[in-house]
Amino acid sequence: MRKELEKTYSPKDFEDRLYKYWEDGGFFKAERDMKKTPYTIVMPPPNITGQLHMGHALDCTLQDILIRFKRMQGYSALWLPGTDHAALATEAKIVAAMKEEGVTKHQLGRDGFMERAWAWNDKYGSRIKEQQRKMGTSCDWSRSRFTMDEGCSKAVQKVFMDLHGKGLIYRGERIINWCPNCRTSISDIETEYEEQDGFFWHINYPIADGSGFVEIATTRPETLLGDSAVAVNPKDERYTHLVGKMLKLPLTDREIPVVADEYVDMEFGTGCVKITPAHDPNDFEVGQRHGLPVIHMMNDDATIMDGVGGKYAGMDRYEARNAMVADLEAQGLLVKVEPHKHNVGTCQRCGTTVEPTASLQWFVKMKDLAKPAIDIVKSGELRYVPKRFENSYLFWMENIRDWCISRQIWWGHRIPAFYCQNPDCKHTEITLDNITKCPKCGAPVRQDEDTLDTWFSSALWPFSTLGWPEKTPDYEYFYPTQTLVTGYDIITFWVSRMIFSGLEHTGEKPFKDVLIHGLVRDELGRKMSKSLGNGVDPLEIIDKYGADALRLTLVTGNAPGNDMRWTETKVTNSRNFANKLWNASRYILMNLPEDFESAKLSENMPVEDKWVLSLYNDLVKNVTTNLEAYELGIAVQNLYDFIWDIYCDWYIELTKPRIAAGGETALAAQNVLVFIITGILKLLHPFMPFITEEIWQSMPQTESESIMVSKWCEYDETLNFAKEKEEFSRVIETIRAIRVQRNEMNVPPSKKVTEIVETKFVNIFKNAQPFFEKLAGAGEFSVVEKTENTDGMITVVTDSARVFIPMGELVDKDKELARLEKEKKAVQKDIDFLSGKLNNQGFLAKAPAQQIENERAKLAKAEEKMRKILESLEGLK
RNA sequence: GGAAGUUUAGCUCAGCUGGGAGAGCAUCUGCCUUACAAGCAGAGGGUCAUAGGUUCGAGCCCUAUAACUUCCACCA
Repeated sequence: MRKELEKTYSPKDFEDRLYKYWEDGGFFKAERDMKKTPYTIVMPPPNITGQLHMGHALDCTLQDILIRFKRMQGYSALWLPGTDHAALATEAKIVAAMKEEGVTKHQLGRDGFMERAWAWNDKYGSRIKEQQRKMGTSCDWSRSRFTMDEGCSKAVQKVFMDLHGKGLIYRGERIINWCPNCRTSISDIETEYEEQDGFFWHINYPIADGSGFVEIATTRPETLLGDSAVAVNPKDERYTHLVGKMLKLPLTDREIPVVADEYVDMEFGTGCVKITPAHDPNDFEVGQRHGLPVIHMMNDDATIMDGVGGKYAGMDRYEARNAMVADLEAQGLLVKVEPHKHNVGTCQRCGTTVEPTASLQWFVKMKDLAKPAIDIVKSGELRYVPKRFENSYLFWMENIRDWCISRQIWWGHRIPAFYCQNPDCKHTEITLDNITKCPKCGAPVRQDEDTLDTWFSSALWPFSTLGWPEKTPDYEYFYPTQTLVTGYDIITFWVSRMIFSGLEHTGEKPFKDVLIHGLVRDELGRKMSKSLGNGVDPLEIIDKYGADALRLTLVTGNAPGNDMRWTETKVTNSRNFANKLWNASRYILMNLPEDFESAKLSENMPVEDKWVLSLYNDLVKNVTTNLEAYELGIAVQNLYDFIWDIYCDWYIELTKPRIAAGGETALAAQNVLVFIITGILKLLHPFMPFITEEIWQSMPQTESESIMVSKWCEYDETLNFAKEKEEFSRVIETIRAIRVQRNEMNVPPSKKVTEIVETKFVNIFKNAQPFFEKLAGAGEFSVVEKTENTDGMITVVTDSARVFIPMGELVDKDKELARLEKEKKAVQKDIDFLSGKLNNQGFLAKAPAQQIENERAKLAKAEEKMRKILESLEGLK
């Protein structure tokens, strides 16, 4: 006894149940099957601070579609999930939570803090996985990884050692972006620039010999305390005489030199630039070129230092700015203040204005690593979908700067560097052992307090998760992976770093294709964000409409790399589609004989069966090729159109008379109905896994218990009935034309009318009588080759037939004439257009033969239709 | 400053290598036709941003312009 489908589509009733069935049944688990080809996707690991948001939902949906598709195609499909420790983001959240309790990091100490952080991970690390389950994600949970688990940590350490051994990791004093609030360095790409209204302060620096002043312009007067020179352009004749002279640095008792450097833009400001190597990246470089001292003048919380700070020591940077400007003004050294818009770097995490600071940090030397990562994309061996994202990737890679990887936080992978405390030795040992004594002199050592940038570990994700650096069976079988799916917002952060890391450490590209998707925006096109409060919670949507409807919404009408706007009507539409499929299936099952085992196509099918099978066969081909080309939006559109328009609105309706008749003819139709719905369910399964599984399990089929492991449909040449496809479209076209007329004349669908079809395709139309009765409201119905008396009838013209409908008094001869004249005009336009084209010598000479053939066929049809219209006009007159 | 994207029906967006413009929603008309009113049958609605060009043929390719968006760089 088959399970009956419930009357209304109610996803809540089965989604959770089916997920549990899949998970318990081990359907997500990937096997290393040597007879199969592996297909691997590593999931971008969500942060352990995370809640599932629409971005995740989209990401998840796309990956799940691909993995389910490939699994059904017979690949050994592994989708490997996991979570990211998200160093700074997580630490900031934990610190904020601690603040509520009145506890600080430093009160807890490193070990105490780490204990809390791990507890946090236990608590929140699994939350997002539960949410992903609601989406229907078919990933292999048994292989789930965490960026700070033992294996990933081992990979991180190994990479650090290797890169250091090759001289690609170094420690040095460089300008980095310092967040005075998070009190850590952040990388260039973690710094966001925003335009702010500021000022340009023009300040006179007195020349030491008393011969005058040099006027400099600055947006940051407080850094004056760290100045070690003033620079001018060597070509700037206004200042040539000053180069080499000493200036009195205001507010201090120091003297600084005037240097000449190309960096200075003569056109900008006064042409004189104060040089503060410790607090500006360009100044730092100028300072290096001229051997200028790096004078630190700010603490790590952006207050002014003791010592160099003089009377300003202890003040916040902005407080100091005001005080210093006031003092300069009092001394008559402030020339003028101009309003000035400029870009200010802010911390991506907390929004605080960053302080560029010269600081001792660890860096990865990027140039050599970038080279192969550039080549592999340029050569096309690794490709982005869509291709345009290769541009920004390559631009970034080609202009890459060294990567600051040390962070002054605790939650992360600690840097394995040990510094000898003996001032005479000062040896730095890089080792994975927990040493306490200097291997050189035996003095005590101190481990670096810093941890690594969170992206350092995510860069290794495609291979560290598979067991690297060990040559594990999983690594051997599943690596390199095939497709990486992610948003364009983290191409530089993550994708690019995985590419050069994969090439460097495994000698292989980590993946073949990068499928880039856009952002899900709100109804007004704004980014969804916490601060705006415009985010839509995927879980609420699932609760209301089901995961399938959410998934369908996220792929419908979406092209790779493009953003989409979220509107709830799109979800209701998806839900309506699910309902349509549900009811169609229910209807088919409802009428099926109890002993129906599985669909078998017979030899002698009527034309409408061959017609629908041909279209279905085309669908199989289109969906498959579009999925393979990552055109998921088009693939799902193909399915939507076929299921709704062809299968439900036409084919099911066409078979109703046969089903009602019962017997052999009914059974034949039912075989086709089941055959196609079975295929549809498979094709749709990657997109809408739950509903398709639920229906599948009620279907009479013997293939597999779960649709997840059923075999993907293949294009079948024997189902391609070109002749029947063409013939039956004549019937459909004619039914449509009758409907239009009936509609225009306000004839209700229930009203039966007499229809006389005049056509040379007598047999086709005779066989179609039940369809005209059912779908075109035919009462009496006849098919003839030639009609004589057509008085009191309206005429419906197609290129296949003229249909006469006696309407008695309803027929207004003049109106009928006018209508036919109008149609004649329209058809004439077609004929003119087509024959114009076919008389064009250029077209005949250069267009492909197939194209010319198409146009000829169209013209023949139009001319046929014209003949019929003219005949009718003649008759009316 | 550099780069990319977008501009198609009232709204949201598709349109694959160039061959007479599509969907959903909204609007209008008529229908409770025994799977589905979360439905059925129809209709109206577009100089495909603008101007040139290539081509037998351009929404699609090239050039320029405009508006919006995004990424990268960070001249004090």
